Amino acid sequence: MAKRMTISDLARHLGMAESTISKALNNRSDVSEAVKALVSSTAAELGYTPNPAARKLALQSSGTLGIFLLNRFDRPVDSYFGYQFLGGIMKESQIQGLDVLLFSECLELKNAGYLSYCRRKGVEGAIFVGLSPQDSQISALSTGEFPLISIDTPIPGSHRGFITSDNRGGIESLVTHQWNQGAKNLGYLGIRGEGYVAVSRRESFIATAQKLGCYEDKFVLESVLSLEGGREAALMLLSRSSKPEALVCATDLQALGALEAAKELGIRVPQDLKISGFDNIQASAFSHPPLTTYAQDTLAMGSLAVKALRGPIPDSQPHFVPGSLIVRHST
Amino acid sequence: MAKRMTISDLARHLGMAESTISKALNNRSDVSEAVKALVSSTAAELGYTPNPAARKLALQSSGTLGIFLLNRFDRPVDSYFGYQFLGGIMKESQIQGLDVLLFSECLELKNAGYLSYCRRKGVEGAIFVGLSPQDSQISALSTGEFPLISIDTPIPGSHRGFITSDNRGGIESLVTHQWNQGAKNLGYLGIRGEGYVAVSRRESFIATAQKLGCYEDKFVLESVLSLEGGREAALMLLSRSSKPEALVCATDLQALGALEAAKELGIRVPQDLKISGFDNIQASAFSHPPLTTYAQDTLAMGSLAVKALRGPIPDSQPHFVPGSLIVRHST
DNA sequence: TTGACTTACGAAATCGCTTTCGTTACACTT
DNA sequence: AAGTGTAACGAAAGCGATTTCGTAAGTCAA
Repeated sequence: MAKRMTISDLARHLGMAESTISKALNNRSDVSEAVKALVSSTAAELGYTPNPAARKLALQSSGTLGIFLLNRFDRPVDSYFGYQFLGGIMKESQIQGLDVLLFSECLELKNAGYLSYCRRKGVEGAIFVGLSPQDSQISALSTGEFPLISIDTPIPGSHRGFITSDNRGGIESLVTHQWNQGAKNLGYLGIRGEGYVAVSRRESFIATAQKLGCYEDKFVLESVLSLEGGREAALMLLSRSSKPEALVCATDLQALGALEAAKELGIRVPQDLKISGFDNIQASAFSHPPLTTYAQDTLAMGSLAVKALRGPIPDSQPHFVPGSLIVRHST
Repeated sequence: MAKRMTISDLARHLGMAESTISKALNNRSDVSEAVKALVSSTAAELGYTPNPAARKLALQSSGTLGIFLLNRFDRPVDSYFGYQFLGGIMKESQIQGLDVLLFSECLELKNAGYLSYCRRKGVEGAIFVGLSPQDSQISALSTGEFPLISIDTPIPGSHRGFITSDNRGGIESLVTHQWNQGAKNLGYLGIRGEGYVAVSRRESFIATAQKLGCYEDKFVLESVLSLEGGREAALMLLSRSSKPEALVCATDLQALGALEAAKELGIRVPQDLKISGFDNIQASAFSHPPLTTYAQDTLAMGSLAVKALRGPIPDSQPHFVPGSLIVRHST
């Protein structure tokens, strides 16, 4: 590799001091405009680029943020959301002039812990994507040493460190939509467990259905978050003598499973049963019939994560990022 | 922010010289085992972590590679593949002890150009994901200043800088599979244009079909890479009086479109027409019927990209990453 | 013409780490 | 006991930027 040009080379070439070059390139006020122009043009000409390591050392700041990609790379849904978040994160990072360093699970991370890892990598903040609520280190995260933001998984003890979709609003709009379509008794197929998303969507369904006066306890059930889980749960529910006219599902994947179940049981969608999902994954547009769902604004979530890292989120920007109702033929 | 502990603090604390600390932590031979143990234990205790910028500056090497994410974040298929590649890249980077810096399109990148951007960011190599064959800078990429690898888009003039799926082998296995299923005349729905993937899949179809003696020129057509494009092209093909018994599609998205077209025309799949895709996107598993396809080994492609960056690819590891045939009900 | 200001540049210290090289202390040989 | 070798540590010189501070030249008023 041809040795890289340094500021000292450029200084010698121009017959100036290094400090002048530096100040010229950084647009300091105590350098004449003539020199600034000369320096920047010859720098471009000679292909000089400041050494980022030296710069960071001198500036005592890395201008870098770390993204922990903790979800599974082999799950399509995780992949889809992960990449979307990255899109938003990149966009906002560009605006703020930040570099983005990517982390994923590894031995070193297990040993050192998230915080120590951040220190070693020299980032000034970190965003967690796919953090597990069961993570053994999750409680050690809120020391305040770094600004930390987690998407979709709350960090205990950290108030501003959490960004998620407007799960409650989403479910509410779906329930209301189904109700407006004429469904008088609604079923709910939720996510098993007490995860944040599982709980907030479930609670919102119950609250909204009760408000509309169409809540029936026996039509609420849960399954693991997968197509097969949704299918099995829906089979159970729809095999009974008394069934709901509409089924609100906590995720598209489960709704897709419910769609299969309905097909197996000869139940027509949407005539006999209306089904809605949540997430707007790609497959939900291609199912038969295509799924009514609630699209998360994943790009906005990513952007907001970066903004939140750089200072308190303005009141006008909620932690709960609103999405949008997408009505298709399943309702 | 509490001031960070430096090696000099640690040296003072232990009453040793900085150089001794450094050598102990880096496991140099001219430090006694006793000192090494003492140093590393107190470092851990006090939470000392070497400053990465200073380290990189002194070592004259960043140990970082850059990933250019150039595809569109709002396209589900791109998202899916992009994230899969990242998974492979991260895995191999961990093994090699490399940091991963993420880049995406921005003004600075447009102005400076890829190479200059790399220099400014201090990476030792870069991987391109989603590079466009029409990219205005693509011809300026093979200067050899950095090792560069591109996934799925060849870089002109760079021999080792290209990694892609085994498109030819994949199409061959799909054609052979369809043939073995009893289809005597095969149609091909290809990608419009002269992109690398478009050409290699098309050529492979023609070669394989000719070898099997089931090639018919009139059954080969092309469309833009989208569901709608596939649907329209398939509608045209399948409305003719003489139609093929099987349709090999260049991508899952187009195959999904063909599936719609068949449904609209009352053509039963797979009884009247067998359809296969390529890529194994998530939606292909949920269509009716589920799509026979060829799964790209995206994780392996990502890993290979990193390996290739670090030295010549061993002969045993081809640039063409083999995938696997996935037989579902559409054939 | 002199003193006070302002402008524009350079010398040198600094950031935190690595590495070379020198030095000391001790063991071992003859 | 003198000479040779080796092991273990420290002093100091980089790495390539930034920044503070000093200084020379030029401007202006009295």
